[in-house]
Amino acid sequence: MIQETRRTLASHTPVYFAGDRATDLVRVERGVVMVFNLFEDGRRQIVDFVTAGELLHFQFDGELDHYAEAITEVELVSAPSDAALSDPVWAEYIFQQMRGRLDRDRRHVTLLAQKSAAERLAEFLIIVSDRLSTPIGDIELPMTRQEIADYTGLTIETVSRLFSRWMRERRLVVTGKRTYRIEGALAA
Amino acid sequence: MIQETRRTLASHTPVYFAGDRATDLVRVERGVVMVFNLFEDGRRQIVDFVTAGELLHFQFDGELDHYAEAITEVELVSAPSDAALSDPVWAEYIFQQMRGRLDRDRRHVTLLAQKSAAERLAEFLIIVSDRLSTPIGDIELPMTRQEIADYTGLTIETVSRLFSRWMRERRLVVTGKRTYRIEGALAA
DNA sequence: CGCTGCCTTGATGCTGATCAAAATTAGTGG
DNA sequence: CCACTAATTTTGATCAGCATCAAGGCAGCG
Repeated sequence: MIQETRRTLASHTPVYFAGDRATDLVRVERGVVMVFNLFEDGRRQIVDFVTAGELLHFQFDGELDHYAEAITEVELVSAPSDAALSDPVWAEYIFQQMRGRLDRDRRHVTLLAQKSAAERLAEFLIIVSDRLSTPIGDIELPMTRQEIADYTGLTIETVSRLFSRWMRERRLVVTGKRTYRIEGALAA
Repeated sequence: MIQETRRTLASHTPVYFAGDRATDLVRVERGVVMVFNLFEDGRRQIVDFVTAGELLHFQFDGELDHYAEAITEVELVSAPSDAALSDPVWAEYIFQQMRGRLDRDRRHVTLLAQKSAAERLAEFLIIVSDRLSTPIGDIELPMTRQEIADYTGLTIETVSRLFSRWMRERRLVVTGKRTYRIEGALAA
């Protein structure tokens, strides 16, 4: 039997830091956690937004090489890595989660390699729509403009300008506090 | 006992295509294979350069979603995925390989998010140096300028100009047919 | 020796970063 | 509920860096 511990964290609370010992695997039960790296020059690269049912990292021992921080209120479940690895159900789950992360990373690489800022941001919205949003078509954006910028490799000003333009052109419509809907083709 | 099949491919030969059925896992024994995606507009995004001891993909069933092509003469070993997955030694190896790919993808994301072309290309050379090169300090570049461009998200002209500049400034020195050595700081 | 593919170099223009400031939103306490 | 402050977002003006278009050079191979 795996000993799982559960905890709830408020929005914008660190989950762990780079350099922390990786003793436990962490699953997000509710909410969204961002995984990121920090650089000497102060830049922050957001690597992934992790949501319900997904594992935060795949470091089974040694030190963590990245940061994790809640961007909404989150509920987390931790389990000791060594125990999880030897449990067949957990092992299968870990396997599947690693494949999911590989797919998301590939998509992220593709996003970042896009030539224009509009293409990158459009792809970002599609990704978020696929992963974090309601099936009705609304896009939930729990993250700030700065966080979007740090994921897409753009500046906050460029992100803001594109949102403004798309909303002016009615390609993107506000449907709630943090929700939007795509009405037309964005990339243009 | 896992039934492994071995084959040798010439430089610039396709290993598999997107859409192919993923029945086998493929390990590179010798040489370098590039893994990439193609887009409607003709762009090619190179996702990884896979070298000796590494697995090409982690798709255990269904259709492959990317292409693989030898960029040097390569020796490959294939094994049926289902058999490999149930073999404990292979399972452990697959696990470790997935973690390696995750790390490389993260590094690739970091590279692509770099602001300047010089920073991207410098990071690329460091990565290649770490992964494909001799321990003496020489950097082996088995790939073409176009392939470097398609990995770093730059154009071939920009890549060429940076190489020229660095060589003019003696930061980078040619030590062989396809080998270079870094003499100073590149990023500048 | 000439052809083909790859690489280099040059000139120009556009896109998005940067700097700066205004506008809006969120947060706090009375 | 409102006033006040802080944080976030938006908008504007300017400019550098890289993509693009266009030639020319060079190596490999018949």
